[in-house]
Amino acid sequence: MSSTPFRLRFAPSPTGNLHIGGARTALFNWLLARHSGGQFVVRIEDTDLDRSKRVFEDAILHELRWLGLDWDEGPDVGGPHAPYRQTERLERYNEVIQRLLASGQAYRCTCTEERLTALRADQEAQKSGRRGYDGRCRDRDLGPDAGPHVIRLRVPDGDTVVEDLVKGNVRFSNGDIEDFVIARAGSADQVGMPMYNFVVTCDDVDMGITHVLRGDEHLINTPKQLLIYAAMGATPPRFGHMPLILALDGSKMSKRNGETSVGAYRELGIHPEAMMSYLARLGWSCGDQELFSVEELTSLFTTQGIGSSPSKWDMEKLVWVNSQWMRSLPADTMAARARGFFAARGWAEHPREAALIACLRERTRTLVELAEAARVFFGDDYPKDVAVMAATLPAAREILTGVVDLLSLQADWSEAALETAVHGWCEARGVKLGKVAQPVRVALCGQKVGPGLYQTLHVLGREVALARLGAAVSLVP
RNA sequence: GGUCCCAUCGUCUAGAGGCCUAGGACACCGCCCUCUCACGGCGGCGACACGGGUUCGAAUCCCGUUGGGACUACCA
Repeated sequence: MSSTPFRLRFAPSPTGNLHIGGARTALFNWLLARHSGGQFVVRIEDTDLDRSKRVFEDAILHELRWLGLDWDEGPDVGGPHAPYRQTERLERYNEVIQRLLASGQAYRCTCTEERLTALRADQEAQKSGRRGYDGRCRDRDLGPDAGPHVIRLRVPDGDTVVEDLVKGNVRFSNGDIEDFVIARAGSADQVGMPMYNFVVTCDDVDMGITHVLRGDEHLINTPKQLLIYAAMGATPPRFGHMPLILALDGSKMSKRNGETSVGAYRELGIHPEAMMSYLARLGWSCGDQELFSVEELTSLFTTQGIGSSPSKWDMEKLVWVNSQWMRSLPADTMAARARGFFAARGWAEHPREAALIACLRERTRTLVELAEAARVFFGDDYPKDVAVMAATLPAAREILTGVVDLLSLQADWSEAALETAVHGWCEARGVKLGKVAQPVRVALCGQKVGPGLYQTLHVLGREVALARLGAAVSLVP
């Protein structure tokens, strides 16, 4: 445990579902907060009025909870720094902007979009490399009645150094940073909606955020934010920029090369514990350990373990990680989750559902695989062309009729009793179990793979098993 | 174009100058276990992008090249 509790946040913009990259960002921030015994805050960055939707906010929060994260402060739980939606914090932003305007650290700019576009085209044509606002309004000292205007930050000369927790010191020359816009043009004399770089630092100051872990794509934003901290006279938090997650082929993750939303993986039957463990290992490591419980993660997670090169999303590995949880989760947890996937397929509670899940969970890797493997145990939905399959197995008819005779006299349908009975029968005839199990399995389920023979018989139940066996016998030539 | 980041097996990664004839995991291929499947066990394949330095010694430090990537909005 670190000595001082940190305050971290996850600040999604509600413009879509929670995707993999966002989930990892949230996870790392949450882990560092919990590791330090500090707080984790969720804040909604909805200053893009056109794209922000409340349904996305709800969905994102839902997925975060599913993943196993919780927060001490947030839009739905409140907290000492409420509100936690940026559109509800406009007054505060305006206050700060007025202060920056008054001190001359920010200024009004009436340059039109047309002029800016022309400026950009011109810079492009000159191939000079230098791009950005030319500072035309910088010293015009425009007042509030200047007409439609944006607010720009007056970027001073000098260098800005980001002391990054994962990249080390990264130096930027302020000369490369234009006087960027911190607030859009508003109507009349009103200041418009403030912009990302500004609100984010304003909120981080107000909310006492001490550490910020975010994607590499923000490293370039950091000097701008540092400049805003300086203008506000505030102490910046520690930043850490983590490498991006790419698709397996090295391109940016998109629907083209796999699912990008957390929800999609939930629907694929991935356990939240597995998702968390896998996500943690993407860009972070702790020696050779591959699998981590939440407890292990919160106690082991430090920024030192964060790597510096981008990683690729590997579904195969995720599925393997998931298979480990398929085998280790508590029975009641597994039962509840499996039930959800069964219900989705319209299957009512199975009379021996616990036993069914127990024997399938260790031979499948996802809940979807488990559900599909369970299909033959629900109702009468199994391949009926047993004759064809059984016929491919030597001495099928003789064995099947023998087993039907044996089992129709069998009253105790427990696994152990079935084992004793079948085992004894095999021994008495000097037949190997292998010769018996396959034809019977095929007769029972219409397929050559599945749980052990006794498990299969037991889970199916005496009535169903005998019926299927009987039906199979009549089909075998 | 400019600014910035990155570079170890196909993939995730260990490695913070000698412990490295580079370790683990996924995937793949054998063998073993076994009533099938799966699990498990054992083994195999497989990488320090390239070129210069620094050093007695470099995967590790420095420079360059190449190759990826991010950003370059009145998006976040």
